[in-house]
Amino acid sequence: MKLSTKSRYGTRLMLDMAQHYHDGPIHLANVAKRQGISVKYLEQIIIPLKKANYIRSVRGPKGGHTLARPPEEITVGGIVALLEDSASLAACSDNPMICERSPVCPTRSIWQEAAQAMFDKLQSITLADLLSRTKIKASGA
Amino acid sequence: MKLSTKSRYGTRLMLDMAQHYHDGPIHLANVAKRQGISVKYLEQIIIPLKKANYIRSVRGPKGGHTLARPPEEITVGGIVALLEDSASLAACSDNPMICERSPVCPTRSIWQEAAQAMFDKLQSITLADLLSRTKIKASGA
DNA sequence: TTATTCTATACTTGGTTAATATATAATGTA
DNA sequence: TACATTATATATTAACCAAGTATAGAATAA
Repeated sequence: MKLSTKSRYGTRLMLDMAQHYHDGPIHLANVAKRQGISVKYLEQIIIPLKKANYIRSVRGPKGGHTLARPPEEITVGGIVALLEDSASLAACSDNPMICERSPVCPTRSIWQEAAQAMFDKLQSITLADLLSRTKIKASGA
Repeated sequence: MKLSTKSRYGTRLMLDMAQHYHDGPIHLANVAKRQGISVKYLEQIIIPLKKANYIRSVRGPKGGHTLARPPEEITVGGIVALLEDSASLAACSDNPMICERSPVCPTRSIWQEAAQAMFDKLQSITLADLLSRTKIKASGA
């Protein structure tokens, strides 16, 4: 029932970029150093985020990555939905065909409802929310 | 983010037993046949359910397993909590020590909140609820 | 005492996650 | 235009874990 490291690292990547939102293009190397994640792995994780237009990238010297939208408009649920291979708790949620019991199985729907409850929660949290939580923690409150 | 087969099969096992709640001790071999799950695997799955006093077992000829409580008093959340190795979405939820960032990491708490939302949902569903859903489906409604 | 059923533990295997490595393409600047 | 710098793409590897099987054993009713 664990989230993949891609979802978790991806969320930290996005949060890190939100923290440097006004600093111009950001090097993944710096994010990697701050977050303790390998550059190579971050490069892999950032691809879906770019495709979904959460991040814009510039190549060459002085290049780097920037959030394509303000932190208020990006939710953790959105990030996880992009990076988690599947947003479901059971394979039959994605494809009923894999189990002949799907049409009559009462457990199938509860896994869907539970996954929905989880995502509703994640959708309700934006990067801006996370930023403010960070500040609260940092202030020692 | 998938639930383990133990949680899912275990829920179907318990539902099957609820469906035969008044039939006396039930053979796992019959559950296995009805549910399409191997007896050996069910035997493994049933152990934690017995330890948690959800099921009572009788050995020897004419033996079998019985629900130790009525279906109204058993929730899917309870079953999953027993059978899922961990009820969390990230390892740091179970043990903050594994990551030095835990004390200040704002993502840590959101994984906990999301897992909680999921479990709240599962806790709200009893085996009796599932039984009635089954009947509705069977009636073609 | 024997067939039947549950119990306990060890082992195997296959698939997935996580991560690294290698090669390539784009671009600003000297 | 050459070059350093940065991003992009794909392939490969290693470790881990879920899932299931196999083997041996203990309890009990008839």
